[in-house]
Amino acid sequence: MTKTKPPQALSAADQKAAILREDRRVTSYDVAMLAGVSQSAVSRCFKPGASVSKATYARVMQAAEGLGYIPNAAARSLITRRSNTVALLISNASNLYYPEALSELSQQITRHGKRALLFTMQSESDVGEILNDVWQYQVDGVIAAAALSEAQIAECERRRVPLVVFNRHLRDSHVASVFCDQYEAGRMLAARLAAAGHRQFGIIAGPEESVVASERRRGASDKLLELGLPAPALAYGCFDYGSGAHGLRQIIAQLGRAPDAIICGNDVMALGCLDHARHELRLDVPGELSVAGFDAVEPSNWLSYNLTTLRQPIQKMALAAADLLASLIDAPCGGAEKRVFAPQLIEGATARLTPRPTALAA
Amino acid sequence: MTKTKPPQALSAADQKAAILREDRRVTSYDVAMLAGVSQSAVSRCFKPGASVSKATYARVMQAAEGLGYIPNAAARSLITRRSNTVALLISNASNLYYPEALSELSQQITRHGKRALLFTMQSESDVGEILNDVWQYQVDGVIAAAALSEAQIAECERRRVPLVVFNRHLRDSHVASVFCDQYEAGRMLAARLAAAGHRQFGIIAGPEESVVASERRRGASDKLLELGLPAPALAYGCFDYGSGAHGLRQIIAQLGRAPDAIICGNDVMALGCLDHARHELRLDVPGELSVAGFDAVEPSNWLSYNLTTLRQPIQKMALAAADLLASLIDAPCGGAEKRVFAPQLIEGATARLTPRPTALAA
DNA sequence: TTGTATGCGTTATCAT
DNA sequence: ATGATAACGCATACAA
Repeated sequence: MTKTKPPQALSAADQKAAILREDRRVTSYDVAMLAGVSQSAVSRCFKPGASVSKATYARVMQAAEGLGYIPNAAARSLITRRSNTVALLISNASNLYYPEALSELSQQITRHGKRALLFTMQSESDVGEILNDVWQYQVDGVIAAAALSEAQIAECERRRVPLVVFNRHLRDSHVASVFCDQYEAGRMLAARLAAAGHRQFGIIAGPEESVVASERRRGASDKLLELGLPAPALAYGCFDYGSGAHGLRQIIAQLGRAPDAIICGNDVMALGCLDHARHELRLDVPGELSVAGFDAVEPSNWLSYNLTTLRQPIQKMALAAADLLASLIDAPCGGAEKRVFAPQLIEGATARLTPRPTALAA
Repeated sequence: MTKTKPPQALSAADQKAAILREDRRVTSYDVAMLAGVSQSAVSRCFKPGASVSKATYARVMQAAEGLGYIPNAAARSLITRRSNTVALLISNASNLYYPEALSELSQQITRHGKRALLFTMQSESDVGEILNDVWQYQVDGVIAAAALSEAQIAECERRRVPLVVFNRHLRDSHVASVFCDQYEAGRMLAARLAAAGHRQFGIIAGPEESVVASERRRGASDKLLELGLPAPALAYGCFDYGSGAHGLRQIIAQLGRAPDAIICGNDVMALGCLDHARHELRLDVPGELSVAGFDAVEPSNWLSYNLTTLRQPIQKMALAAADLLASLIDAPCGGAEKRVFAPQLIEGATARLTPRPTALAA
């Protein structure tokens, strides 16, 4: 009969027996047994910077390799209180801009040795229900590309889950956040277009419940008001291509004619507006009508468009968000740092950005 | 002195003490204490379909509510061997097509009560390293929008992690998968264009390491060969906009003139090719040159383009993938079901799809 | 450096 | 229907 520990047992046989016979997954105990060390020794081998002798490390690693052992994150997180997981809250991608953000954020989160757990939602108003799902996963932190209410932010704090708000400026609350100043961006675009001599504006704003959309709209409106220009014609869309054409028609109906310039709440609507103007209304853009958007999504740069738009430095923002969250995770005491990025004007060729030569000059 | 359990103690005080005093997170024990039941009773209340009396259920839930208790998924998964998590392997989104797939897949995974853990990679060849990360998270399953090697598939099996391959047809292996037949799609497109009288073709294929890209290319090439048409001029791109222009230039250089039709490995390259042809080479598309792509990404449908392309039913595919994985998770015995979807031709207006009126007809 | 023993928070098994 | 108790797989304090 084989005793429990025959000194010269075939380790290969042991291993095969352990792994093949049972349905069980291999644990650190299995590795320990095979390597002839204690379970804690195995554990230490997988903890960077733990004190293990070279010899045991080698034997443990060999055994682990042989068994295909990988530490169980669930068990580990139970004791370390770290899941190496970050919740990524993001509203659905009809925007064509979120995919880029999503990809960048995922990338950056990975750089910090964590993985993104994806929580997509149809509308930003679904955040509430989503959050309840988030908690049980014991994420180390949350990056929210959505507007949270004060109560929701408070709950994050209460649960001691670090939170970084991405691309949303929650003015009054002191939560960590990374964003472009959309209000300022709206002002900037309006100012630039006004300086070029445009007087009658149209604005195709994004959905009313979107903070980004309303900031952009407010910024533009306020600036135009300050400059003493006529009130802009206003239409609302839902950030999609079709909204651009629809918004343009509404604005023309309101004014009885095409405006001098149209500011769209994002690029996709701007492209829709542009195409409708050019291909269906036969308007000369930018000769008769200037069109501008926000985001500098990839297609805005294509030869057929070359859209005038404001770029957000998404990559830098994603980097900042991940870094900020990581620092918050490491030192939960950290204050509510806000990192503001400046949008960059892409001049493009769909808006006239210099004054027309005047008749006087002739 | 207060005893351990004073019958008429202030439950509110107890609760505050428990939650405020310590840094600890609230556990089912806390809830049990507050509700005056055993911990296992609490556990049962959070398990759908367990046998609990209405009375205790109510008291437990009230206590849980008061404490903000949420079951800890890590602890749960340790014993249930379910993390309610699915790994989503996806190569980076320069493709402009993956974002849609990603969003849909996430959506559908959620429908099954699970969440997507995101593993993005720069290139499909990174799958190997990524997989090692995947295992430790104890995911319930894997959806891979990338090509896996036989060894990698075998490892999934060995670890008993259900796997569904998305949008990749691994011909020889019997792994569960959901895909369009890209080879057939390539043939279909080539056949249709050839029937319209195009003779000299150019192909701007996607990256050589992409299975999808090479299937499309092979399909088109094979069909042209079968039809006895001249060998197509071939260029390779990396699925991005710039590759379209670059590929077109290469092909023209090879042939000494523009081909009759160009088949591009995806829409983004097709749009790049189209724009280059129209705006820089001043070619009439589809008068002098037909251009077609694959995927029917959103911009392909915009007024400026109206691209001839083949649509993949991504939503249906995502639904199928999630369902398939879910069934595999519930019944690991399941065979390697494959679900093939047919691409749908979007006729568009960038390729001539009917024969030219012949001189004879005049 | 190494091994022993304990606990993380839950579910599951078994009595009652 | 309910409560005691034993896992689940790992990390850590402590003793050696």
